[in-house]
Formats: sequence, structure tokens, C-alpha cells
Amino acid sequence: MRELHRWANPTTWPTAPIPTARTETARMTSPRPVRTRFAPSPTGYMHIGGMRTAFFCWLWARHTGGTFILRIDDTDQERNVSEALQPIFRAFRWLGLDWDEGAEKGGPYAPYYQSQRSDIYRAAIKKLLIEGQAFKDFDPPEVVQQDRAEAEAAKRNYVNIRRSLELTPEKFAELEAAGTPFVVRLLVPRDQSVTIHDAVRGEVTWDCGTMPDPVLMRSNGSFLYNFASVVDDAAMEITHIIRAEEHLTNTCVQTLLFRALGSEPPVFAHIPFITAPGSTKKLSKRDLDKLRNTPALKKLFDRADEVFPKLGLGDSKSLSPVMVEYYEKMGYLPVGILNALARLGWSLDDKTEIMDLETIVKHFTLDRIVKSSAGFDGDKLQSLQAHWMNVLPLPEKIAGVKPYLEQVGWPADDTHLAKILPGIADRLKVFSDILDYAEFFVSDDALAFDAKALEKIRTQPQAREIVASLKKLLTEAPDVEAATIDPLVHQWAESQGLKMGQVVAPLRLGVTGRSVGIGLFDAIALIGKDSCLHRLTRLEQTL
RNA sequence: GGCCCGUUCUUCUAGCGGUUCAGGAAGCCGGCCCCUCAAGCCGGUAACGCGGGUUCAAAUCCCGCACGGGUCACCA
Repeated sequence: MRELHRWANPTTWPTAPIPTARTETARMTSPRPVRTRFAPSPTGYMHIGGMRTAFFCWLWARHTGGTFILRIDDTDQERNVSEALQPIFRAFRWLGLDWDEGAEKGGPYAPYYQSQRSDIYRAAIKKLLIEGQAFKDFDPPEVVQQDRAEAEAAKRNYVNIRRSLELTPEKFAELEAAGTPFVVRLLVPRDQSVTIHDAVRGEVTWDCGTMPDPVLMRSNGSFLYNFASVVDDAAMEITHIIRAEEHLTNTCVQTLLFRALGSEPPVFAHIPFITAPGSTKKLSKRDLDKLRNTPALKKLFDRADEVFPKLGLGDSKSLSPVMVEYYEKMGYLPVGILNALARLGWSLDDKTEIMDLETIVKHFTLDRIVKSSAGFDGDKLQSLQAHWMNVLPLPEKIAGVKPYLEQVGWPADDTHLAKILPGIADRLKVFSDILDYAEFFVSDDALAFDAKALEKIRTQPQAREIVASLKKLLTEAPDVEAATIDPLVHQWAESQGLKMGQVVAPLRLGVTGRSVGIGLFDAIALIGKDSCLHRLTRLEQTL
């Protein structure tokens, strides 16, 4: 107990650098170089909405030639911070969003973990206490709760009662001497109001008369986010705080804190939420069940349930579209994700949709951020992704697809893939889509015939005879290049008075095991004569 | 409930008083192409929350209302 409260007397506190106020002249002579930060707490995963916020911070820094900082808000040190941080770093690295200062990198304002900055917060508390801008509140939590309950019952807005400020100096000294627990609260100037000029929302004003004095330091000596965050932003010379709209209300307190600390508040930019399309609720990991049923997201969930089990990665519950990792594991391209994220609440002009990173960086400005919330549309994402996958050079496609093939035990060499991938062409939207093309990778006997397609062929008249004739045709063909087989099959169909559909369907099923896929004659050429014949024989036997 | 924010097609958005009976993209529908699927091309679909002002003129400015959201912790 005693140890816990050794901070009771400010004069015994260690000194640490106190955030310094920038001088008026320095500010006026030249605009400060932009410094933005993203400050995640170690949650064990990276939320797609958080990623978009981080992206905007990064973009603003890159657009202005400024500095982007990754700071860790780990004031609750319960969990294993290092482990819970890995997915976050991983997401940044995967997307290619680098940071100039911060966790795992260091920099002139180190440390960048809040858990390591207690001395700095302590010094700031001391300063505020000495200056009378903050005060010790000895009211125990029960009393505060009681006050709050009473205010609520009376339908009054709750404002804390400053009993500790009414104490006589003697009583105050007595409480201190006895080591009575206390919290430190900011003394809110209740006769003032706070106005900010938000870069996105414009002028926003709050009346300080109706707000409680926020707690800065808990009775156990730890600090609150709102306080630590401002101390850090001031100390790290952050010029632009770009963050989600949910923090807008915090901004009043934080502005007051910047002022109290003698620091010029940075420019705030509160960006809109990402929601589920058709809803106005924040996209949250908590209501996955609702999300999976929203039309614009359903496909993403369904695909996860199809693909992730094959890869031994669980399903859409363990790896859902609200997590950045979903996209990485599914085989999306960073440029596709970034393009989609950029278009969520920001636009370049009235028509540009396809943008690479360089274009986005070049044009990104805060004033073009939209004010209203943005629904995360899986279809739109998919279409952007499809574009970028389509323009990806072949060697990169090969490299992207290989890990998936290895994972399911269908290894293929580059030469083989260099033939197959151009055939699959734009049907490959994400790398894991390669898993849909078993026909090019599995052995003839391992190839499964699609049940539905098989049923359909069975009901088709003369299916067996057609397959038998096609086998003969293939056997006698000089080669199985598309340019050879295509006309041969056409001629034969014509000679038999058959429509191409009647001929192609069984042939496709036999050769690829499915009723859909790439151009049939290209498929035949890729699979090769022997395999095609072998597979057709198998089909004959099953018919 | 107090305070704060938001509201243009199903979705993402353009629009900052006239050049817009509102433009682009995704979706959806139809057509072309075609051995299927995908892509591509062509065409179609569909919006300024409501009510008052201001103005010669309003999606655009002002005021109400409604609806949605956020936030009100010794959480982050």
C-alpha cells in the first residue's frame, strides 16, 4: 500500500523530461514537418478498419514527406504484449506500410511503448499538480459511483463533485500523510468552451461546464489512455492526429490537456467509421454472425469456409474478413486491399477508382475525406483486387500461387505453372483460387468428378458413345494442341449432327472433372494426351 | 437522457448556388461474344431524409424536425 502511494508527494518524484511547449516564434517561422502516428493496443489481430485508419495516417505522412510513427498503447500490461503485437506488425509489413519511428524500430522519441513511459507521465502529472491544473481527488470510487447514480436518477448530467478541493489545508495534509488513496483529475475550466478545427469535420465546439474532471492517474499510480496519449503526442511532436470518429468526443478533454501541458494541440482529423454495408454499425469482430449474412460480405465468408479448411487455417470464424490476416491468407494483393481501403471514405476525384499506392500517396489530402460512415463492400473490394491480379506479371503470379499448392500437396514447377496460369487468366482473383483447378495438379486417378455434373451427363443420351468416340478422336490426333483438337471436335460433332454443347460437356467432365473451367481445348493441351485418355476411360466406367 | 457527429442510387462516391430533370464505380438486369465459367464490350436499372426559409436560382447556404451513429469509466 505504502509503496503504491509513494507518488503522493510530487516533490519526491524523479524528474523526467517534461513535454516542452514549442515556442510561438518557432511555430510561426516555418510550418512544422508533418508527424503522424498510429497507436494500436496489442489485441492479437489487426482489424481491417484500424488498418484503414493507420493507412490514412501513413498516407498523410508520405504525401507530405513527413514522419509516420507506430506507437504501442499497452497501458494494460495484462496480456503478452509481444505476442499480441505480432499480427499487427505482420499486417503492416504485408501491406508494405513502413514506419519511420516506433516499435521495433526506435527513434529519437523512444521509448514507443506506453508501458515504458511511466516516468514521463509521472513528470507530467507532477507538473500539472504543481501548477494547480490538476488535483488529487480523495473520494473513493464508491462515492463517485454514488454521485453518478444520483445524477442519473435525477436525470441530471453527471459532473463530479470537487470535494477534495474544498478540504482545508490541514485535512488535505492529513489525508496525504495517512497515505489515503487518490486519483489525479484534470481541473476542467468549467467556464470555458473548447473549439477545434477538425480537418474533416470542420469546427466543433464543446462547453466545458457540463463535463466531469477526467481522471489522469488511477489510485494505483497507473495512467489513463486519454492522458498518456496526449502526453505522448505532445512529447513526440505529433502534428496531425488522424483517427476514427469514435474519438471525436475525447478531443475536448485532450485539447484541454494539450493546453494544460503548455503544448499546441495538433490538427485533428476524425475519419468516419467503417461499417457493414447496409448497416450503420461499426464493423466489429463481435457480431460475425450478422456480418456473414450481409449480402456484400457473404461471399467473403463463404469463401473462407471453403478455402481455409483446405489450408489447415480453420474457417471464417477464426479468420474473418474483419481481420487483415484474412486477406493475406486468402491470397489478396496488398495493392488491391490498399486500393479498396483508400476508397473507403476518400476519393481522388469523380471517376478514378483504380489507384496504385504511388497514385494514392500523390493525391491523398485530408480535405477529401468523407464525413459519413462507409460500408465495407466485399464486391467492390473483389473487383479492385481482380483488376490488380489481372495486371500482375506472370512471375509474381507464379510465386504467389506456389505456397498454396505446396500447402495442399500439389507441388508444381515454374515451367508447368507458366503454362497453366495464362490459361486460367483472369479467373484467378486471389492466389488461393488456384485450389479450384485441381485438374492441372492431381493425378488422373485422384481427380474427382463433380457429382452434379456427372448426374447431368448420365441423363444425356448417347453420353457413353460420345465419350468413346472422343477417345478415339484424341488417340488418332497428331497432337493435342488446342489448334488441332478444336477443329477436329467441331468437325466430328458436325458430322454426327451433334451440337457442340452435347459434345463438350462430357468431354469437359472427363478431362477436368467439372462442368466449368478454362477453355476446354486449352485444358486438354495442358493436361496432355495420355492423361486425357486415361481420365476419359475413368469417366466411361462411371457412366 | 446530456453532449457531439452524420444523412446523394442497394453499396462506395462526385457535387462546395446556375454548365446536373445529379456524374463515375461496384452490384443487379438484358444483349453481344461463346464449349462452360470468367473477362471484355454495349445497353438498362436506381438517389439528393422531411419541413420551412434565404435567393432570380439550392443537393449545395440558414433554421427546425426525423432518423442513424458516437460518446458520456479509476477501458483503450
